Amino acid sequence: MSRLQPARGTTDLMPAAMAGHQRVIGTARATAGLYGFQEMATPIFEFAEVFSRPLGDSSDVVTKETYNFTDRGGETLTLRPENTAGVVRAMISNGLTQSLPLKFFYAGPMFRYERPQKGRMRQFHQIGIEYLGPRDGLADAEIIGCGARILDDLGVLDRCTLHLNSLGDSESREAYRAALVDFFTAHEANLSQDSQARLKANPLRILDSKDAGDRAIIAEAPRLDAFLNDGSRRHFDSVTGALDGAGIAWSFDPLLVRGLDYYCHTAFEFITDALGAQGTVLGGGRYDGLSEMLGGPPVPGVGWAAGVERLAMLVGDVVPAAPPVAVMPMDGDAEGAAFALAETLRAVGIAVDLPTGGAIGKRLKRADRAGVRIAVILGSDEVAGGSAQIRDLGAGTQQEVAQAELATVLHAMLGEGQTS
RNA sequence: GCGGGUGUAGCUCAGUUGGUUAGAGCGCCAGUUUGUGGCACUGGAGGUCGCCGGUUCAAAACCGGUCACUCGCCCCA
Repeated sequence: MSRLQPARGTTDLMPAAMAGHQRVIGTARATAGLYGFQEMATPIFEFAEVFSRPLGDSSDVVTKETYNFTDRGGETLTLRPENTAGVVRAMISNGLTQSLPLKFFYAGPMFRYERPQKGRMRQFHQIGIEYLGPRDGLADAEIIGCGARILDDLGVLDRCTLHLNSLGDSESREAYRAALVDFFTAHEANLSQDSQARLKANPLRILDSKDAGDRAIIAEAPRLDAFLNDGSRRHFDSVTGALDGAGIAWSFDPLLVRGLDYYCHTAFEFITDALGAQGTVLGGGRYDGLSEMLGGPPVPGVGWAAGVERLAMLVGDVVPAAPPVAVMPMDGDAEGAAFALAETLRAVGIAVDLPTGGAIGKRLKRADRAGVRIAVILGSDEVAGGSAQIRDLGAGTQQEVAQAELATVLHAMLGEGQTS
């Protein structure tokens, strides 16, 4: 194997993989548009504080997973590990807090320094939406509905389960956190090492520990829903009520917590068991305090992000589109005429490949395998007579057609809307 | 950061208790077919056996290290 490899945790998106990504992104873009989300993009790197302030010290994403670097001007920059903070920063930077509500869709690469695994890369891609401004639970339900519809459009919803929880407002959360610390401190000696560390850094995270011993203790731990105050409970009820009313299936998961500090109220994940350990395919929640953490005015928001690689794996192989027509000169003498003819066809919207050189048989074979449906063959006889041979590679039939009629005949053979 | 598995041709993989020139299928190239693909047949090209070191008369095989991939932990999309 060559030493010329991509850096660890990165990969080339060759056409077959790219086709899968494009299917995911294209579907998401179209469906998000159906909900009124407009596409935007933020820079791939930001000042480090954009991520370090809101994500919180307890988050592994910031403490050990970010790519940080100093540029020639001495600025400390971070490759974005996620995009919500960047979108909210963009809202503030562009003075859009006067123009609420805002609905954004994005797609692009994210970067986390982690040990690569199935469905986990150091450079990976996310699609996501952010709904900025609304405080009510209907907005939460709407973005969840949008996520569900995208999964459905991709044909993977039936392999996913929607897990839903409420983290409550800061008051509820603090009360719960205190109770949880009390409880787990009493059991500290029996917790796994990882969870003992989490007890100090981020006690909520103990709840989704996979350690068997931890799980036994967790089963006895106080539940978050018992600590929700009236406002938090009302908010959660409005979300679940809206989901039920729209027929969106969900299951209550009191152990679902999010790794990032800025989440409050609604937390949700679409989880599949078809991808091994990385089962979360789309996840998000409400982040009402984020704007203030970044130094902006208080602006509530909800959003989610989904992993393009993970979704593409669920979707399965996607065959990259090949041009349906290949114009082939018999030999070098016909190349000029073939190029001119190909250009004529492209001008009327027919996608055309122009394989030259080598034996005609070889080119026909390649074209057939690549999915080309029709070969237009030009030899010296055809060039002299102003005609072309049209060969249907599926049927094996061939006919001679005047070049002037070629576009019309090809359109008819390919059918409407299938010319590209 | 921690643990397990795997690295042999472009791809998928064989390779016996360590033994002489490392194989197969697919793919690729050429021919049978000098203006035409799929099928068949014939021939051909293609390998630092991931890398470095060690053991041995002898290493693709055994040992150590290293790199990469992979699965899990952690974390998360």
